[in-house]
Amino acid sequence: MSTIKNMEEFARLSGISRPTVSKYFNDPSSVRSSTRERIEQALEVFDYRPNIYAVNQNRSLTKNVGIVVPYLADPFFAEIARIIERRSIEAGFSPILYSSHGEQKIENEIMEGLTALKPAGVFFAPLGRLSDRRAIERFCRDVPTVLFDSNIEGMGEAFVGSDNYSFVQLTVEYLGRTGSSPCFFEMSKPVNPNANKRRNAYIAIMEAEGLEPHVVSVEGEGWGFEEIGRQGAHTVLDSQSLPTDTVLFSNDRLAIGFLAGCYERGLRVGRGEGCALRVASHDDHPFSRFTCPALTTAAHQYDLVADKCMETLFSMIESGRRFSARDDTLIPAKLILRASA
Amino acid sequence: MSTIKNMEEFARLSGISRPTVSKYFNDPSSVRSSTRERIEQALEVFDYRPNIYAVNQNRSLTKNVGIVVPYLADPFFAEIARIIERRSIEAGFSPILYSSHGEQKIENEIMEGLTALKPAGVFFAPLGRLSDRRAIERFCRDVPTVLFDSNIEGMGEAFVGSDNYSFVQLTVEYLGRTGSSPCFFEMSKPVNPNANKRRNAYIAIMEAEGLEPHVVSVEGEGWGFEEIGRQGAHTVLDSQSLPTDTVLFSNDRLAIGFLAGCYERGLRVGRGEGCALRVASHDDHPFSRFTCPALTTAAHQYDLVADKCMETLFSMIESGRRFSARDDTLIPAKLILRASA
DNA sequence: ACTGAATATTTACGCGCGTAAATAAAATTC
DNA sequence: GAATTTTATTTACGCGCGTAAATATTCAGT
Repeated sequence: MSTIKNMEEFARLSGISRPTVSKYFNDPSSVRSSTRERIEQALEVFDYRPNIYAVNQNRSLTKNVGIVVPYLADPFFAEIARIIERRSIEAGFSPILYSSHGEQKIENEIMEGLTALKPAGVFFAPLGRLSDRRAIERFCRDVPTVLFDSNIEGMGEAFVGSDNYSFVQLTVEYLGRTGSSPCFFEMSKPVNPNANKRRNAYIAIMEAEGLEPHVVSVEGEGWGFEEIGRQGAHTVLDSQSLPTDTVLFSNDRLAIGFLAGCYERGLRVGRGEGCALRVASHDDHPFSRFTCPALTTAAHQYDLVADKCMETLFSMIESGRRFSARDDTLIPAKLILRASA
Repeated sequence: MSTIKNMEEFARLSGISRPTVSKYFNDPSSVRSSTRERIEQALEVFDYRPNIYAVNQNRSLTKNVGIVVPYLADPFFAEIARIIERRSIEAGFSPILYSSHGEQKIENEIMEGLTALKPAGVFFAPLGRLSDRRAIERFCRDVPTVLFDSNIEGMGEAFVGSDNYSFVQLTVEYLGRTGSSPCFFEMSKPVNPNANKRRNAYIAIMEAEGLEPHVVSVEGEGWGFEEIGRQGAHTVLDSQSLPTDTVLFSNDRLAIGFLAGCYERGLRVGRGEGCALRVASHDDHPFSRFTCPALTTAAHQYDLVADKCMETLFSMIESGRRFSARDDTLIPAKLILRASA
């Protein structure tokens, strides 16, 4: 009944030597079936499990993976982290999740802790603009790392991200085909490099079509995107500075705020009768189907991103260590049509 | 330039004995100022940090705290976890965050890992109905634990949660004072014990006022509350089974979905002219101010909850171990008036 | 029952660090 | 400058476990 505290004690109680017990936990099939049964019987009586951290200290290859996201309170990251976490568990790994909370200092501390843990690999979505490049470089030297979401050139063994051009192409094409072409709404100081890529893609796509791009850039910094979008709505609608009746947002969270702003002003959004504006966006944020109206958006293929992350890291782990060349994968978007455009 | 891998090496390179270096990291003020300077100089050159997990293995009192929430993709938990995490860092602890993803198996694995880590303490929001009581009981015996959000009688050293009665009282009182009294909207199989407490509080408060309580219970299970709320809206509005024009929701996520459903039907919600329904709710979910209309709700005092959690655990850690009696704290709500009611 | 192969046990060391005791060196006191 | 106090070094052990080498035991096949 009393809790067993180490393998020594468990081995004694189950009448088997400690090294054999150790072998069992490493790979149950590596011991004779009769001893395996004896161990498993004892396991049910005493329910002992080896201490993960002591195990990792001595093993070269551990079964832990780290997951680092820049801001977990953002449901987008919560969602992608959730999927990667589940996939890791299914693959027999023990994931540990960290959030940088938008701060460089915390991101650095996470990397330190993770280095000490000696994980088999790390899925790392860096802060981006705010990241400490030197720290990340050192970290990636010590730990096999797959970057995701936000790329940092040349770091890590691979990058799995979104094909921002595809995201914007889908939405711009759709909006142009079904009405007037959109202006592009963004915040002036985006934290994430994807924002810049999307703006540039928008400009390139519009120009390729022979259309004039209009970028609407509102004030705002930090991670409170919705409020920035809401205030932006009032600003641009007060000043009537919106160049078109169709607005494409850099990301859903801005659009969610913008829609709230429009509702406050009694402005109808959508593609139906009596609608003053059409609104579309990017990310397929978990809440974008519950906005009013529901948001037309270019969706991340969460599953594909997560799968590719896992696949990349695992092929790295199994087939002798690091990659020779950095392996970049960009996953295209899927257009989700809803009521907002 | 090359990375130092252990304290031995660092001690040699900085010309100081390892035990002294160890003392320094335990408490920099415990060594003579001249040696402290020498260590700190060497630190800048070699930037070495002790391995956290090796440290924890040997120390009785560690500086790590665990945070466990049932479902991190729920922004409510993301938010409360974020605040507790930040507070812990400010207090000099290293928090590690875990999400059970709504599954008992994962919750149990988290507890195992946490036991091995020997944290100074754990802030634990259990799954509730789905928790493995025996596993939690054993965990709480091994690790100083403060339960939060969801109470499990008799477990852990303390519980910090919401005063559900206060939540419901605020909303029911407000709605009754400014219009008709509400019916109570909930899902039939709530995962969280707070839901039951809120329903019972609603019934008790209505009856105390001599009013007849109406509970509207919609089908639905799991963590997809918004969708349950949205479908619930269509169901009850189709069948015209809503007993009142004022609806109080068990929690904001249900209300968010319900509002989306109302919008889809062109039904205006709010307290103004031409509004068919008033809607209010509980939790002050991070998104509740961006719904259409913005949601009137009883807010958690996140800061107070986090502060109380920290305070409780720290007084436990400092003042010789465990509490004699279990210390329950219920934090009252704050009414947030917005456009929906 | 005998032989060779497969598996277990014993013994011993290492991981990166905390920590205690005995000893040596440095700083403080008068 | 000698005696006393403070701090550092040396040495050694422990944490919970992986792992290697030598030895002992068990198993399968004939």
